[in-house]
Amino acid sequence: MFQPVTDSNFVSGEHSVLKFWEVRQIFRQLRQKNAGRKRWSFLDGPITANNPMGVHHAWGRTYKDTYQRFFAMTGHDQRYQNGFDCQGLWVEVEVEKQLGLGTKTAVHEYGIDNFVNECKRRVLRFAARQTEQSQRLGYWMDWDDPELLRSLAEHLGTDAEVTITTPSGKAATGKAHQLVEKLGNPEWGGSYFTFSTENNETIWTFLKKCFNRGKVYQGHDVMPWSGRGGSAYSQMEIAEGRKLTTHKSVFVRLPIIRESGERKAESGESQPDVNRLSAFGSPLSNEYLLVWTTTPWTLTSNVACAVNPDLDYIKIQSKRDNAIYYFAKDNLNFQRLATEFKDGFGRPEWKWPEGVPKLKTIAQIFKENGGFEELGTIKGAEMVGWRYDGPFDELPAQQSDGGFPVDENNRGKCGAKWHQVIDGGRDSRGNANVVAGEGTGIVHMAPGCGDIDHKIGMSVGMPVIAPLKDDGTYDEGFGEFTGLEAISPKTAELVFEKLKAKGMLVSVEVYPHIYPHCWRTGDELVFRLVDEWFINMDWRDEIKDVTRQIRWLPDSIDGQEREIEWLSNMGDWMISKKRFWGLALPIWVDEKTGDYEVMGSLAELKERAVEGWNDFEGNTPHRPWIDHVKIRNSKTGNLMSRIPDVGNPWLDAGIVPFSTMGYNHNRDEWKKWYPADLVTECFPGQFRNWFYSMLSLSTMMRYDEANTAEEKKPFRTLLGHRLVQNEQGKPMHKSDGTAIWFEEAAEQLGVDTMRWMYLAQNPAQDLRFGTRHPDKPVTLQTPEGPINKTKEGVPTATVTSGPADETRRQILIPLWNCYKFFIDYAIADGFVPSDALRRRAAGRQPSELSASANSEGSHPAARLENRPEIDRWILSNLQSLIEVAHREMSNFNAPAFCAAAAQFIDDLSNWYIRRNRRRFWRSKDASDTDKNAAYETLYEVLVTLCRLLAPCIPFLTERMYQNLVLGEECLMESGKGKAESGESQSALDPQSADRLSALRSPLSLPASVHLCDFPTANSALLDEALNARMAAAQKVVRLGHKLREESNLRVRQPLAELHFAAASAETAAAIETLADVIGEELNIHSVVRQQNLDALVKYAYKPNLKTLGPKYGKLLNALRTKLPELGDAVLGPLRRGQNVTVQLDGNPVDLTPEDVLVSTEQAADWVCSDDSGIQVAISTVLTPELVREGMSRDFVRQVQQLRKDANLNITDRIRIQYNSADNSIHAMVTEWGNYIKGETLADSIEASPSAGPGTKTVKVGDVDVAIWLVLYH
RNA sequence: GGGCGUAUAGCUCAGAUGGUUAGAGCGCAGCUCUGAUAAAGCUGAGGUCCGUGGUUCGAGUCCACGUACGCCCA
Repeated sequence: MFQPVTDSNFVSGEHSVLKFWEVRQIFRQLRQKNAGRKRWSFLDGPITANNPMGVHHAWGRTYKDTYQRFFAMTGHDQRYQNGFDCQGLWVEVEVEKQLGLGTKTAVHEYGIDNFVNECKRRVLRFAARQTEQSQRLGYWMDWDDPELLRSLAEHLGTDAEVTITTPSGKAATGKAHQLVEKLGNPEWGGSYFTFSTENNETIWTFLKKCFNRGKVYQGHDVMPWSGRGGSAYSQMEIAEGRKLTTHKSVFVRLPIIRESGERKAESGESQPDVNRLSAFGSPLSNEYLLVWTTTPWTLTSNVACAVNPDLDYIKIQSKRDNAIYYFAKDNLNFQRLATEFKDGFGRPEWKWPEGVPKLKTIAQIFKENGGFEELGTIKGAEMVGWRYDGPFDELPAQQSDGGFPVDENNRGKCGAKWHQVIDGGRDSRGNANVVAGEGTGIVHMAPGCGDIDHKIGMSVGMPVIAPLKDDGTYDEGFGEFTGLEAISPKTAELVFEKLKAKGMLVSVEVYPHIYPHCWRTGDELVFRLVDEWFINMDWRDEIKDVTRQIRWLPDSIDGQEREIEWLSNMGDWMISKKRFWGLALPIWVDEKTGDYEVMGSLAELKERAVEGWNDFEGNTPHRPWIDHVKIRNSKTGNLMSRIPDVGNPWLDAGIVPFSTMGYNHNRDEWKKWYPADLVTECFPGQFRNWFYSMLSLSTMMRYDEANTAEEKKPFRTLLGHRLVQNEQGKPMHKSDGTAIWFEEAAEQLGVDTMRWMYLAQNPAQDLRFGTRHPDKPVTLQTPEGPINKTKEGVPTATVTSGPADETRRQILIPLWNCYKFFIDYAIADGFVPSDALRRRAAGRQPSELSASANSEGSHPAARLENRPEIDRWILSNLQSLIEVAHREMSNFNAPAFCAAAAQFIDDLSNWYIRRNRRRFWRSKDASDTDKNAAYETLYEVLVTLCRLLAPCIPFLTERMYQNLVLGEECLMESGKGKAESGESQSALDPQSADRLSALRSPLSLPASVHLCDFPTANSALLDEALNARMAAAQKVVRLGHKLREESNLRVRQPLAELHFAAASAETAAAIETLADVIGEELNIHSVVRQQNLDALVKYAYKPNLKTLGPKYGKLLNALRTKLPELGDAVLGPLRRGQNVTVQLDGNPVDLTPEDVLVSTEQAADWVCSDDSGIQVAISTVLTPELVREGMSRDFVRQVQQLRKDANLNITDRIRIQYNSADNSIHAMVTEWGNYIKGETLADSIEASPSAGPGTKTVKVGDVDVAIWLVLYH
């Protein structure tokens, strides 16, 4: 019945299984099997379809697949919908690289429509790629055909009519973009794509609800900006574009305004100069703030100066014009950029630029200008509030009421009037924003030109002056600067010229530093104030209530608390981005009045459209097509246009609990699946990304239709997991070649191995996965053939992984060997499981082992009561494992199940099978009930184990199941090497498959382990007492092994006696029933229960501090030293359960048996040990008889090794010859010859004077013997 | 600066409620077992439980202060 088993060949075995699943459509059958049953709703977080998968993606996907498989095997209907994240800057960045577009202008020239189509193409291609990788992981989802996705990508942007077959088997025809926008809809099936019209439109629904509640508004933010690129930049892009450059930096002096009389009271040193007035007529003193900047163009927009209140500021007087300057004391003689001058800027290529002189100290600058005198120091705090005259107060922008551009909130303020010294405050890490060192310790603040400036400005209510248009040039209102480019050197020169004319210029120098550049154009970035759209998040408490309804796993990371904390501290949500590819924000603005409206659906837009609808219709609601549509302002009659911004991609992902389940178009269906039972993702970061966006969107979507927070939650349970790192615990990076591509790991380590690693890992800790060796290229054998580079052209490299090796060594290989052991002997013995056993093991009929098996009449041994205790033990243990599996898996605690399963596999391999090997070896005899019991037990255990482990390691369990349950009828090669010889196709031929499945239909055995039901525990087989008995016996054996080790007695040397005693009679009795097992295991002839081991051991007593401490307090120290000295004579009664009273330092101390801890020490001729109430002693006396017996065991062992070395079959017969000078060998052979022959399948054993071929000299006992085998041919 | 967390063997980590000799896995050394096993079992070496002070008969554990590291926060 069974097919022979060879080596495990895990990786090629996985390939065969994939092929088998595909041809036999096992997943489709699974979905049919569960269709209409109770639902389990999993919601997949969309993976960014912008790159191929690495091993870090596979962790979460393993959870997703494993829990879906578990709930499938426990009979749940599921959606199986994967998601792809499609829109956003990341895709744009890659597409720009790909197309060689550097600037926003270039994108416009290329055509936004072409550009957007290219973004869609990229997404489709990587969705196809990730689909294939996920399938290799064994991830069962309702996948789209990858080739179909690629074909749609090809046809995008053409008018060709394309016909596709959807995952659900429907045919659909249309232009490519019209098909693409519908991907993932409920009728078609397949992965959802966040660029779908359904997804985008459902976000419109959300934004409309926000708008209805008055939460949508326009605000400002200062962003890194590229003038030529015409776009804002993300932090990640800035990191990529840092370069060493030089700027002309400038020291500027800003006159301090002293209202008359103010200063006199203090010192009178500096009288206001009545001839010098500020722009607003305030008298200027001869005192100055000394400020410094590397971006002179921002001086036009100066509003304030910031100091550090804790810092000391020096006051010096220049000898040339008697002007008094303030700046940080530490800066006077500070060696600016001294280390950089010597060592460069932190990278080898960033040396100090040639031709740039070393920087001067401030003291030096003043000395060169006629010298100076120190007048004293003051604290920065004293300077806060000082007013000063700005460098460009004559500009209209500086004098504009409400700032520039005007902000209604700042009416009554303008830059020129506002100038004052402020406290620079501290940043998020607690560091002061203003420090001594570089610069002057007085920082020029231009809230329209700098990120930090803007934040500080906002916090103190500064007016904002934003000088730059989106092309990076000065706006109107900046006098001669208007039209100039901010980063142009000419601008800096003009600034210097003007400052000089005003007497504000102190010094100009060339200053090298690392500065952000546009990685596309290479231009310097500027910081620019941009209009952005926000959602006012003042309804955060509603979201917090929803957050509290959710179970956050793992417990140890306090996810709920983290999320609540984020919700408490987050600011308003900026949802706009000035780009091309993404959600079209449905905000229409009346330019003339500033009125704006949000459209809640395309239908609403169509109804309101007065222009451009025809141009849009038939396209997806993306730029540029949607931008044609205009509506009319019902108040003014003006045309309203859509804002050009696209949306934040977290909106795309956050809406999926609604968009993917039919909220807008099939509310009844949506109600069936909402809320999801589980979401699981890598958690660092997601608390403020996906988790946040889902919670927020859900709360808002449900605000007008659900009463309780409970009804608003988008998911019931969240399972987070940490990061995948390399073996040293360092992050892996794509850029330095340390990131492991999925296929590299899959084809080198094996997918079952990886899955076990992920599942067994504590999700609260980083997984140290393995190490990629970029310098060691490797050819991978994939299901599609050998490759030496990825589809993206990256050479494939060797991956090593200690954890993977360990997993294989401890889990997969022992499991495989248990299976191979069974198959080898079953074939040799001709064991064939009965139909009833096969059905029962496969879960196709109730597991009534004791009764129904009897009625089958095949083997009386099948009756449980006829099986030996050890069989009942492994079956009982199996039931415990099944219970653990149900409990932990339904609790999303895979690590706990994996740990229990690993323990079970160890028990099976190293206890059950090892203990029972002989039962399988006995000569062939159909009536041997004990042997059949062994086969049937092991068979049932193995098949059940396959079903239990199928969700975790779906490949290996499938191979085992196919052979164990279907055997020669199975439709898959089973490691016989067919895969290697390329003959596996024939077995998978659908026709022969159907024929075979017809053949076995009477048994109706599931065609795949994944079509089986998950095992349920049979309480009739569960015997906790037996489990405890065996555990006690194992403990005795462990103690015995330890004693043998300690007294240097190898196990092969038989010993005469083992005595044991146990504190509890129950335990002692339990051990007694397993005495034969213990004796065999330890190779000890007689295992004897004793009431106590008093004759063999000495007892040592220690106080039990836990019970005595509360009673005797300070007396405890005396008790600790004195009590052990009292000895067994005094304390002996305690062992027999009696109380004892002793005198200690004149105090009576009452001792109960609980008050002392007793341990044993050994006596002569015996060695003793004890563990948790069990005492064991073994006799160390070796009689000549025992020695000879031991020698016979050695002899057998050596012959078996020779058989193995000669590659003999386990049934081959031999003759043994040996030669030894020692007579004890002959005596042993005379006594034990028959035993030796029986064990080694030898027909004879004889002494011979001359050695034959293959002679080996070995130790038998203490004696050297030459042994060789005579083989039959 | 605030909040949270962590600190235990060479490495990764466990160590409710305070209790005797602080554990596991990996790695290392030695031994043993083996005709399913690529294994496995046992033993051993290896510890300033981050530091200081306190509470207590007794502190890795509780308290205070400090140090280092991590995460989060306009």
